[in-house]
Amino acid sequence: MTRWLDEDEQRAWRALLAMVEALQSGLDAQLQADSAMPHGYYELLVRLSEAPDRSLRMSAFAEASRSSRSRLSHAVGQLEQRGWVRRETCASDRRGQVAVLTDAGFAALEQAAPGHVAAVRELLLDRLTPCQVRQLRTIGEAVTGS
Amino acid sequence: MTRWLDEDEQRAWRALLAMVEALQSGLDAQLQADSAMPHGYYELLVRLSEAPDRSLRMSAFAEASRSSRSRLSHAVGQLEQRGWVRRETCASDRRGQVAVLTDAGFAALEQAAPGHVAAVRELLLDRLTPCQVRQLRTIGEAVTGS
DNA sequence: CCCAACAAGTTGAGCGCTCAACCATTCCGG
DNA sequence: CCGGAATGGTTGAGCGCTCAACTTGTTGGG
Repeated sequence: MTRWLDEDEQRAWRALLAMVEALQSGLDAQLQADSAMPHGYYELLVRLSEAPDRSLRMSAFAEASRSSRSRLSHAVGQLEQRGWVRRETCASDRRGQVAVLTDAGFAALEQAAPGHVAAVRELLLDRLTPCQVRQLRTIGEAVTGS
Repeated sequence: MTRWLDEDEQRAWRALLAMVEALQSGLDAQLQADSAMPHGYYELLVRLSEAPDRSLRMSAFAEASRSSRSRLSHAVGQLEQRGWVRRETCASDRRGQVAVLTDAGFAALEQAAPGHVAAVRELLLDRLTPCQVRQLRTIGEAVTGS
C-alpha cells in the first residue's frame, strides 16, 4: 500500500518545488539577459575553470558537472562554437577528448560571474538566515549522499 | 565590488544544485519509465485534479502551476492529445479556455502517483530527519516569499 | 596475434521549454 | 458608441536535453 505524504511532508515537498522553480527561472533569466548564457553553460564553465590547466577529459568533465556524456558533448559543441572552449584529442588515449577553457571563455565567465552571484544572493541567500544556509547545505548533502 | 560567496555559502549553494539535479533526474526518470509522463506534466495533472470540477481557466492554471502561459498552452496541447485533458471555451469570456481533467487523465494520475510518491520518499524524505523536512519547508517558503 | 567485449565520445531524432509575434475578445475613455 | 489599449491564449522558431544508435579506439582471453 502506498504511504502518502502527510501534511508536513506535502508542504515541504511543494515548498521545495516552488523554490526550485523560482531559482531556476530567476537565475536563468538573469544570466540569459546579462550574459547571453544559459545557467547550465555557466556551470560548465565554472567546473572547467576550477580544473587543473582549466581543462578536463570529457568523461571527467561529465562526472564533475553531474551531466550525461551526451549532454556534455552537445554542450561543449556549443561552447566551442562560441569560442569559450577548445577540444583537444587526448595524447594517452586516442579515443579521449579534452575540453579546454579558452581565454575568451574565462573572460566570459569573469564577466558573467558578478551578476550571477548577485542573483544567487538576491534570490536565495539574502532570504535565509546564516543558520538556514547551513541547514540547506546539510540537507543537500544528505540527499546527494555526501 | 562583488561580494563573493564565502565558504559556507558556496557549499550550501553547490549542495543545493547537486540536490536539485539529483531529484529532477531521478524523479523524471521514474515517472518517464513507469508512466511515460514527464514530471512537469504530472505536476499539471495534480494541480488540475485538485481544482474544483477538476478544471481550471488557463490563466489560473498557469498561476497555480507557476508556469508561463505559453508553456501551459503547449503542455495542455500535449495532454489533450493523450486524452488526459479537454479544452472548453469559457462561457463568460469568449477569449478564455478552460482545461478539464478527463477521466482518463485522472486514471493516469492515479496510476502514476504511487510510484512517484515512493520516489519522492526514496530520493528525498527518507534521507532527511523530520526536523530537516520542516527546515526544508521553512527555507522554501522563505525563498518563495510565503 | 586476433577478435570479441568494452570504453569514450558523437550524432540525430524527438520533446519540452522560452521568447516574441500574433489573433481574438473585452474594456474603457472620449 | 466607437476605436485603441489591454487581456487571454495560441503559434512557430530555436534551443538544450534525453535516449538510443553509432564510430572509433583499447584491451584481454583464447
